[in-house]
Amino acid sequence: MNFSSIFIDSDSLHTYNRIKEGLNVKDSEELIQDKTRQPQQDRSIRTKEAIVQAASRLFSEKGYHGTNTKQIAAAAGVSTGSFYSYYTDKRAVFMEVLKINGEAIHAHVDETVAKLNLHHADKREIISGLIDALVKAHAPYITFHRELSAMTASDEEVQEIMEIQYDQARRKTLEVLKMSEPELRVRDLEAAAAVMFEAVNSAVDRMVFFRSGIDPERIKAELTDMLVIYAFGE
Amino acid sequence: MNFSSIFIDSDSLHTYNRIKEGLNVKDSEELIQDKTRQPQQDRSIRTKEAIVQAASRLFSEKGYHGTNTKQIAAAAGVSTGSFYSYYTDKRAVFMEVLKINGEAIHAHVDETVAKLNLHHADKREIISGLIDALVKAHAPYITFHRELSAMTASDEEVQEIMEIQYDQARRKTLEVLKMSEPELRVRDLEAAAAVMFEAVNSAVDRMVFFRSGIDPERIKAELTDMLVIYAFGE
Amino acid sequence: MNFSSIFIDSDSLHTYNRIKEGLNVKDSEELIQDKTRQPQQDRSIRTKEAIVQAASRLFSEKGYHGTNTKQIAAAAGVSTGSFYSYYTDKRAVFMEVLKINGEAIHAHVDETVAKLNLHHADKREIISGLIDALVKAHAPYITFHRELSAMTASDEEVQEIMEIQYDQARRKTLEVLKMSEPELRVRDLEAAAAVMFEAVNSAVDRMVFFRSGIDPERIKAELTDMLVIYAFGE
Amino acid sequence: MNFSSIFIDSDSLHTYNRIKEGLNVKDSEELIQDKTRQPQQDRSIRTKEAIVQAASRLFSEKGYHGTNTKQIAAAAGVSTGSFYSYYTDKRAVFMEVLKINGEAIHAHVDETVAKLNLHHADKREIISGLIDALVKAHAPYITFHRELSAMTASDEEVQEIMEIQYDQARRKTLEVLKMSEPELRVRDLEAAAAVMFEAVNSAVDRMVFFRSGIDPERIKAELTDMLVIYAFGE
DNA sequence: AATGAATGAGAGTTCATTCAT
DNA sequence: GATGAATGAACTCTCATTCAT
Repeated sequence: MNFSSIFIDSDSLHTYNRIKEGLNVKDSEELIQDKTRQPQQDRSIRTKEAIVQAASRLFSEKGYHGTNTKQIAAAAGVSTGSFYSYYTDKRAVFMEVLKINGEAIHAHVDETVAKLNLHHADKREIISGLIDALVKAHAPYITFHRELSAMTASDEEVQEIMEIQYDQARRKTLEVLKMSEPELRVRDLEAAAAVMFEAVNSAVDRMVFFRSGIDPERIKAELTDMLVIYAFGE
Repeated sequence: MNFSSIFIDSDSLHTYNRIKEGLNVKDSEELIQDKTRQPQQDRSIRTKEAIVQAASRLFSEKGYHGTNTKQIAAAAGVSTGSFYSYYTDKRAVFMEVLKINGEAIHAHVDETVAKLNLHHADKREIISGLIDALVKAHAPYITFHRELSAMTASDEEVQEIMEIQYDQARRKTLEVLKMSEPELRVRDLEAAAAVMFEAVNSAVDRMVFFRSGIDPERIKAELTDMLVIYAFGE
Repeated sequence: MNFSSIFIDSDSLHTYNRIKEGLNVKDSEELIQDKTRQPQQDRSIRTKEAIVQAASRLFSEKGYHGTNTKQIAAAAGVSTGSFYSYYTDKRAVFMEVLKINGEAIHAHVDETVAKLNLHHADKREIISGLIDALVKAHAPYITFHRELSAMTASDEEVQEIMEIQYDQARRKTLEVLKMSEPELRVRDLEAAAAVMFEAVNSAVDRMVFFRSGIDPERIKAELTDMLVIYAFGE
Repeated sequence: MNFSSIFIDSDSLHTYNRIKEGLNVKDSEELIQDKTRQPQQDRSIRTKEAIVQAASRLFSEKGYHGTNTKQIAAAAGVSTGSFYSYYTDKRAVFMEVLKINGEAIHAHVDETVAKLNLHHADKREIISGLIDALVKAHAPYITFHRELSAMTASDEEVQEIMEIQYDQARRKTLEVLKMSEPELRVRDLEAAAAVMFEAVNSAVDRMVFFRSGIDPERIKAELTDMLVIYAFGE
């Protein structure tokens, strides 16, 4: 398990775009109005992708406030003008990156859950797998999370997106736990899922950034212990 | 246990100032370039306190980037010019607030630990007490944390302060755990302390902001369960 | 008499184009640098007309500065690129609209004058007819005039066009007045024509926009009175 | 009578400021909030005046859209930043200039009316005086009017200010006319005032800019004739 | 010929910081 | 020492115009 791929990879982006296409998500008003460009040509789509990727990377590296639109445009290899034909403003890309990261997380977790199901994994394996999935999934999200939480405080729409994504994550955790329900020892499953999710999430932050000064593997081992013992009484 | 007192209260401030005085902590660089005023008179000290308090409140409410120096000065009841005779720049107040918050946390935790020691508390009580102490201590810090983490990404000095404070917190947690060492069931005490600290910290965030949609008390109950079961095998 | 038809109607446009064709008015510079397309085919002509009409409407509605080329192109059903193969720039369409409006005015006034001549109208009828003609003619021009006058200040060529059109209008007024010359009581016919033209023009502005808060018909009645009494001594 | 002094002179400004002071017009919210600077020091007041004057001149010369904030600031001898501490935006100075011009007009007209009253002037003198007053008063307003009318179309608040000022002007005209009421020959006094006001206003425009190609004095003579004959039957 | 994506200069605006009074 | 006016670099965003396809 490596902690690389901090930001949006091309794969997740393409998936995301395919989904939008399929759903025909062309904000109806944009068809009439003079707002942001709705990519139709191939070139256009590639440009839009270049912008989100550049934005994602820069936001992760230097934070929302430390990044300006000129830099994003330059990093994407386009002009400022182009930036603004694809996104109404800086906040808009930020939110797009947010959403794409969210999608990526869910894809990763779902994948892991599916595999665990197939292999009739034992409890420790399940927890370990979940941690791995969250590590992998949340790596970008967490880096990003730094700015995110800052913005959550001030921006309502960002706050909303975050609530939704958090809820989904908690539900996913709950799902995984229920896979071995008969053996679960917790009293309040819902609260337990929340607590466990947070524990993993924050520990992962330490692991990814090697901030604690302690070897990530040691952290992971104790984290797994904690969750297994708690959830299944060993 | 209530989750009020989000920002620096006058008490912590006075303590902080007394400590600095005692230690003669005059930031070494200030000894050389006498740019910012070194408060000697009472009025001067009160002014400086007014500024940090105003800053602390505003940063918590609107974030670092959402607050400007004019607002801080106004909230503190001084002129912009005065602001700059007490602090070299905006970043400087931010860091002062940071440090004061840190001190406050340690004071709280130390107090709690002392009490627990005295009462020969049982394990569950110890954990519960620790959580309470951290909730109380971290409440302001966490609110603040939002902006903090954002800045941690870009500002090295901020990052350093945070590392130090995190380390202290982890050490304190370790200390508490060691109070009941013979009964501890964990394999890697250091890593365990880190994991537990993070678990509490992040769960507290949810409790304080009531973000999970779940009653804080339920969160706290499960969190306590998790830690007690993990640390002492029930 | 209604005050509708605020902008260029297809009729005036066709007339205008027929005139240009007949006179072989190919703006001399276009003969040298063949930048903008000289519409030869029917489709091309229709496209160009669509553009001026769209421009005329948008300029009237939102002003010159409030309208952008993308909007004009979209409203005309062409691409931005196409816009620029018909007009060198935004200013060029503006001036074309200006000229077309001018032509329309003259056509209207000429028509009225012709009718009056035929019917050997009495003085009051003449003045009243003139006002009607000017109302009808100037209605579109006046709306437009708002932006126009703004540009007159800064753009020399626009200023020139305006002078010319103003002169023509004054001459027309003079002509009408001379129809009943023997009975005219004014001392300085030229200056009188100018004053009367302005009086009508500005009153019409109030009438069309119902700005004075007074019923347009009352305005018109007094205006007619004023002019008749002045010109013919009752 | 000369047609100079196209824009705000220091006198009208000082008057305007004295009035505001007297009325204690300090938008209450600005006392609390962090909005535009409310000049307290002498220097501050002078700066604010410099800005309006510069703005007034530039708007007259190059129109609203042809003038940018940097130019205004430079012309006022201040930095862009200063501009924005006195006015929330470009539109705000525009509106202030508007209002100041309005005040100036009323002051001028009132003065003239007062004088006429005193001298028991004859009818022709009254009309002539009124024209002179309006010429003097409206000179700045009219120049300005070019941009104004353009903005009236799109900006509601500007429109409102204009309506009000127009109303006041019409009322003033009515007042003057009523000074010789017994001899007035018009049927609909209100409408007459409107028509006459417009006639003067627009003729003045021609005079000031010498646009008609006719000597201003000739225009004025005929205008006076027209109004006297109309209002008093000679 | 037509499209619409791309460009980039330039406009408006903010705010940390300095400085005259 | 204190005030608050002044500064100007930096930033976000717009739009007339060009150009690749």
